[in-house]
Amino acid sequence: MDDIFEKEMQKDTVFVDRNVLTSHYIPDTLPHREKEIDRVMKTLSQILKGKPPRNLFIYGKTGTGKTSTTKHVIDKLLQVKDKYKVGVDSIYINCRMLNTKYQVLLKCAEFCNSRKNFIGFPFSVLLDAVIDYIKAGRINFLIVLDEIDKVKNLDDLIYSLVRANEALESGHIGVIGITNNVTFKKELDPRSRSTLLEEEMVFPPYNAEQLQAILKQRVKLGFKDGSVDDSAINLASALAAQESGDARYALNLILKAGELADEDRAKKVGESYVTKARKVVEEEIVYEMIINLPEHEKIALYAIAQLTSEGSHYHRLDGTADERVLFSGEVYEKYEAVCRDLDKVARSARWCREYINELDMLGLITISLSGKGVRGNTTLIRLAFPANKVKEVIEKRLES
DNA sequence: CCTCCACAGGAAGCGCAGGAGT
DNA sequence: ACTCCTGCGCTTCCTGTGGAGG
Repeated sequence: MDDIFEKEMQKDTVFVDRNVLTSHYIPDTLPHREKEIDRVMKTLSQILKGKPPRNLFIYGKTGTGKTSTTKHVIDKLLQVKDKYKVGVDSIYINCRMLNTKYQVLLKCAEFCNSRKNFIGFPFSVLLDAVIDYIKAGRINFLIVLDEIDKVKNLDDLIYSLVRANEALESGHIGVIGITNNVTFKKELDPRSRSTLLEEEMVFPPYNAEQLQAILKQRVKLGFKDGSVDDSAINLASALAAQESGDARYALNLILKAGELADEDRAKKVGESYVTKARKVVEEEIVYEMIINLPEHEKIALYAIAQLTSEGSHYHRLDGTADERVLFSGEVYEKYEAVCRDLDKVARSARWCREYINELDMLGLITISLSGKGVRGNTTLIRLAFPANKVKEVIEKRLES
């Protein structure tokens, strides 16, 4: 039944399984992470020898394989645990979503006691639930905390887990912390630092050749045979290598390139699609950024876009270019007007200036001080992206 | 030269939500 | 579960800067 649809869908696509190209997918082998896998493996294999797991802290930029490597090794560990007759359980928590000690422990407690709903229970009850579970099964419980720097009162959480560990006669808790935040270590309490950083690893960024290997592997799995040119892979790797060696970015490029090729009903993904994909990906990042802007910054940006696209009264700087440069005064007037239209109370002019600075920091506009020439002392404001597109993106979000 | 305008950006203070302390 | 405290977003006020115009 599905089959005919399946066939139809397969006709006009270069993909076999686009899922392979997303960051959720973890391949059987991770190219160029052999050393890292080895070290994580060594650390965790203590468990198989009947020793308590050492806590592990992993640092590395985005897209350097921290999460994949960790998950990969833990999968392998879970596969062999029965052979060695040891109890191992593991829970993966992304702390961007669950960013308090309570939420983290709640997740652990629910994992340990799958049918019970612990919401609303005091912290200590959750801790006991986890401890009981570990005790009963003599389990080595590995807690993977991804983006661990996002947890609000992490010191408390670590402290509680240490105490729990001490209270256990059988079984242990091991924490694997993952982050891409360099400064994070310094913010930790010295005690929890020495606990968490028992074992420390840094994942280096991938270089262009390594990215090529990664892409080749995934392309083989995710695309139809021969539908992706080597030159496309090379370009995507090179671009991602420039972009701080981010494998996720490289995969995203090749995925988008494939989608663009599908749109054209092209049979082959060549370099040109990667170039286009790069544009699309960059734009998406920008529009994502705009969507996530605080409301009044969005309104300010909208006002700027509006003024820019009106273009009726723009200012020529030294008569050369006809770039539309705005003064902060008129931006504030427009901002107030937009606020009125939306039935919102406008913030003060002082704060609007802060917004404008913020938008500049984000690269959505460029500002420069007039210095001498134009009016006394003012900020000259220029939109960094096409006004119509910016307006369109904000309009979609603002009305709702 | 002096004053006014248009604005930049620092300082102080205010109300509020949410975390800490008990 | 209670208050207490603190940080944050914001306003208000203020001082400083440089061109325009009398």
